[in-house]
Amino acid sequence: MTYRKLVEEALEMFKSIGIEDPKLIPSKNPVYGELTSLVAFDIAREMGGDPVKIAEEIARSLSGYRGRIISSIEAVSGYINLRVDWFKYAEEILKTVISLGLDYGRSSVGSGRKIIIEHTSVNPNKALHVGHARNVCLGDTLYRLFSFLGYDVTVLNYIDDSGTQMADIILGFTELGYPLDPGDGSRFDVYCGDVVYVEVSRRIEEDPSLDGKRRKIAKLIEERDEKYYRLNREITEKVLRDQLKTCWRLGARYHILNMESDIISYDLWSEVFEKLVKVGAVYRAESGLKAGCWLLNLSSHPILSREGDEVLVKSDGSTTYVARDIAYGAWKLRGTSRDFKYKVWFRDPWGGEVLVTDLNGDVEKHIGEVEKVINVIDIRQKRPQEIVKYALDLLGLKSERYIHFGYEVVALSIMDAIKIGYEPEPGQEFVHMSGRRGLYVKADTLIDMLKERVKSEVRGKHPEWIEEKIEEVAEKVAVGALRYSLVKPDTDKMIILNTDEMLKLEGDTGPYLQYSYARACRILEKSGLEYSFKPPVELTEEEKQLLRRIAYFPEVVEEVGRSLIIKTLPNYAYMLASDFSRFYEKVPVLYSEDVELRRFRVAEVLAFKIVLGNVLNLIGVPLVEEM
RNA sequence: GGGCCCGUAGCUCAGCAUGGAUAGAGCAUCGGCCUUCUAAGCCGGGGGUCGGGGGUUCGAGUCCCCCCGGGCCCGCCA
Repeated sequence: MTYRKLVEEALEMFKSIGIEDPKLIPSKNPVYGELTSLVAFDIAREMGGDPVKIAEEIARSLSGYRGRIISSIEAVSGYINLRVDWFKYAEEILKTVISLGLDYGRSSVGSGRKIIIEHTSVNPNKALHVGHARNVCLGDTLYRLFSFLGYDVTVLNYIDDSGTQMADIILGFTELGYPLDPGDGSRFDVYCGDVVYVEVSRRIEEDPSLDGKRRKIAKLIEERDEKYYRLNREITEKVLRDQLKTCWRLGARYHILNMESDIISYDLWSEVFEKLVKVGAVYRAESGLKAGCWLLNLSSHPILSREGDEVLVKSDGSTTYVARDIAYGAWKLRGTSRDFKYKVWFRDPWGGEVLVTDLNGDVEKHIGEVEKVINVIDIRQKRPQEIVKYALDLLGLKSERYIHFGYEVVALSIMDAIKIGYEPEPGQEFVHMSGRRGLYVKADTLIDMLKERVKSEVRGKHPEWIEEKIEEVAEKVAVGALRYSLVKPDTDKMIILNTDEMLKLEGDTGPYLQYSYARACRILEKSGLEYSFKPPVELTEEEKQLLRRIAYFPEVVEEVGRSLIIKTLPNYAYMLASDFSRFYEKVPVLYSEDVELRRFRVAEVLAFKIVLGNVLNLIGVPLVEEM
């Protein structure tokens, strides 16, 4: 790695004069060189004195140091700036990147270690909307990231096939006359969500007697009543197959689909419950509103205690969602003696096996001890997730490994809400999506809209292209645009979906990244790939900036692995692409007069293509060689 | 009432985790650049009390406290 090599050299240099931690940062401005040490300020604080003088003194005592890449040391008002010999540094960077190729930035920090990532987990009664897509894109990016860091990652998708939402649509099919076949060829998940679920929800609101029927159905499903359980499973699988089409379209991969009904069937709960009783974490309420319920004692929790204890087992003996999630969480941390059995349901588009839990399954898969369990669940579930974590701790499991990766929801801009029939309150700026009320924009709908927009752009630009090629490119650009826009914002910030805004393909967008990638591809294609690592005597600022950014990539990857601040990746990708755009405008490659120079610049373009490709792979923005 | 999150340019947001040199982008707006490697691009202009106030520090958009504004969560739902 390259920036890191520079840092290592600098560390060694400082060490030679007895400074162990020189507090190195990449210089904020190229005029200050490549690396800056802030150590003079620290020394001034600890031992007194003037940081300006201390820095000068340090620079002086380092002046005799003969580095390989570092060429000069200069103290400026307390900062110690290190410059490099670009002739050597540039060669080093290009050699490293081009020889490692797809592995540049890859790390072995995770080798031999395991991680579970659970994401998506959409109730199997509807098609995915854009809010779900945010979950999918974040979760899948985590999967790609940790795989790149060398971890053995297992991706789970939790299928809640036994909640009231399923009972809603079953009620529609069995009692309210909705046919199982939509009849108009529409996708089954879309039909269930857009038609059956929305209409049944409305009818239940109008006719409260239906609520009782729904409850009865929910119970029948949970008790594995022959007719209802089978119908439920059939619908679940049908919807799930369609949902996965959307997920795959977004480029997301899964290894295991965990059916909630199977978590119940395997009775993971009873074992967990016994343990909770044994450690005195739960108790049965004998009186009051919650008489007959088993509750988790939260009284010693610093914050959760203020909101009272949590019901785990209802007075009718059934478990709550939190209880089932505790059981499931315990399973993830190997806190249960039982394990699931699976069947191979099918293969994903990349040829990977997708397992689904199955009581009579013939596949055994033991994930083993994991270093982390990352659960991608929207922020509204923060409290229940804290309760689950707390319970896992009480069970004696390594609950610090259980991570709730929370993110804010996607809401509809008022404009978009009005388009689908919503009547806004005065002053209202957004509307929360609601499956029940039909207030949402489906992920596929948005991708299709983007795709149409892209198609018209491509047609205008490449009138000679055949339809298949236009189709292929448009799909990739549309998916790239959506993935980028969902992964780029801070996870703590709500995304207010504005489809008009979203359809713009300029500026800080996925297509911009794909475009700069495509431009690089064209140069390389025409270059005959004749490149060399021998730099010219003088590099342009644009070249230095591009190389500097390229050299920093491995730091970004590891940093995100530590911080889980995913947006750092798209931010980096955008800055890298911007650096390349400026390079592209100012620095002729194929038209450079000197053959050696041309070859060197081809290497620069190749290195850029590799790094941008690698980071786009991490965030799941498809690579496009021509657009 | 309790807990958590957000507030940076007209709009959307980076920068905050790990405090450092003149606060950066995109959109919008105004003005330039295509007979040269893809103009989905590049360059330039205008536009900022970093919500407000205190504090810590040589140094605060970044850390701490208080306040204001907005959002979310507190069910025998999931």
